[in-house]
Amino acid sequence: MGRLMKGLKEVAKEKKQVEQITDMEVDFAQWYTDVVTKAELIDYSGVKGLMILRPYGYAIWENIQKVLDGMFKEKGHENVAMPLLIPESLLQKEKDHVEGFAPEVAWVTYGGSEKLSERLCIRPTSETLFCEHWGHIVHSWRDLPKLYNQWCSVLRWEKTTRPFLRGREFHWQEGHTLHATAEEAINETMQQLEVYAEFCENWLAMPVIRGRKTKKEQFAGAEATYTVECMMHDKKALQSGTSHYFGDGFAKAFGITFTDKNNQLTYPHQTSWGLSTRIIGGLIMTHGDNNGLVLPPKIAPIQVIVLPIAMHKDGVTDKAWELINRLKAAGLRVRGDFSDNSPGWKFSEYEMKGVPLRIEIGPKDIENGQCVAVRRDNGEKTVIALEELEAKIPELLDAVQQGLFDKAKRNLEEHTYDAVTADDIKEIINTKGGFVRTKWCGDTECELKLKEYAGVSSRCMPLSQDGKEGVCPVCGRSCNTTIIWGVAY
RNA sequence: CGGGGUGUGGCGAAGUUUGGUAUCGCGCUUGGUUCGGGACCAAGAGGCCUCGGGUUCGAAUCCCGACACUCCGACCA
Repeated sequence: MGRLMKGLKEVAKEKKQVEQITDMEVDFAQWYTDVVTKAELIDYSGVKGLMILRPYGYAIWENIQKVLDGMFKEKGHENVAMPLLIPESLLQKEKDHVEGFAPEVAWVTYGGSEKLSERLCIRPTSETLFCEHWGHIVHSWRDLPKLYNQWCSVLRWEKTTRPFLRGREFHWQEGHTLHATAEEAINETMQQLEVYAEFCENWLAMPVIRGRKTKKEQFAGAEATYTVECMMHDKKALQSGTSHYFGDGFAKAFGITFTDKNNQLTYPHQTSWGLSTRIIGGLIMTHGDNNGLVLPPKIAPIQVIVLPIAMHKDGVTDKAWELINRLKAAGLRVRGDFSDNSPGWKFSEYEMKGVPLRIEIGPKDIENGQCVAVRRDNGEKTVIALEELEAKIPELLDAVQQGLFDKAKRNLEEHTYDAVTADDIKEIINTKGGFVRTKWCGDTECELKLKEYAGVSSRCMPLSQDGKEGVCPVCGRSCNTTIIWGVAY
């Protein structure tokens, strides 16, 4: 029996190196769950939808935080920490907002053994808290703008949960800004959308479509919501970051006023923008393969893993350490694995974890003054002369980063289709999947009908519009707005 | 919220139909041999069978209930 199993394993190994992970072609959802757990990103906790972010998963988030935080501060934003709890009366001040969130908030009703006189909601988002605070501190045009951000977790009582993609608790950053004029607030909204787009494309190697959400899809209480949409490996859409323009709606609801330069009492204009750990789910589903996670070098907690081969042989361990130290000195995130697991085990382990580059160093290499580098994204092996280490490794990492972006970009472009009629849309979604680009009359009615008919939701109206005349696939009226439809996470 | 599946050492499972000493593989510990794609030998450790009630001389197994995970759908910024 044991021998038979082993025989089967040998066969399986030929085309697949890590057997613990379900092939994505077989069951994409199971593949995703396998990767998330086998790569040691998360563990489940005792409460549905609340995840334990393990060190390796959290390290990815820390790298994301570090880069984004720097980008925010570059644009003049400051970090703050708002309270965890929101009094019910405060949450209810903005009508659309409370209607949007009320169904999914969790409430604190007791303090110790005493029932609270007013129940407190655990923040699902912090607009109301920022508004109340600004009502206290903003009086003059000189107090503006306020450019705030906070890193925290929020709670939304979702019915269906999936690691990273939809949790009841999730970690994110929420930026909140307050401006003297609508123009300034709109600029801020667009600027932060661009920050997200650049971050996704340049750091996470995830190509995006920048666009505006329809009224149906926009944030509760917003005047306009902008999004960066990405396409996953299974051709479904993931909203990867959003930026909202609020106008002065919240300011009016919360009574925030300031005296402008003309001594007029005025309502300020507001924005908010957020990106969450959901993006890690996006990272997995954009770059991952049947051997596990694949991380873009720029965000990978470990960029290079050095594996000594035949460690017991003289000089191997020392040489491996030498490589590690040299690469560290060159500013790379590098680690070695000197455990007594077999080399094959280690290869699989770091492939599951998505480490972009592996270096093998064994007796034969030492003899020849070289090492072997293996790319995670395409398995390509390169022999590198040891004296060229500091020059070649960063080049390879750049190549992996670029390779991942190009591959994802190709996936996005090859699976975005143009269509005219609702039947076309349905046909494309059912047979090929992906994004379908059409014109749209702007009517929510048509959007709802299409959802009903073809099972798609509007992803966004891309910022880059061709302005050409066309017809709405539902009502047939002529119109010129381009919109993208898809199935979303 | 509807429908399906699952819950047994850390992980994956068998055992449940037909109640009777809790099994197997992986992992873990120790020692030794290995080392270029998940090595091998030997000796060990580890379990409130998800939880709560019931039936029974006796329950992982039968009955009732709860909870959790997971998939599909609905819902969802």
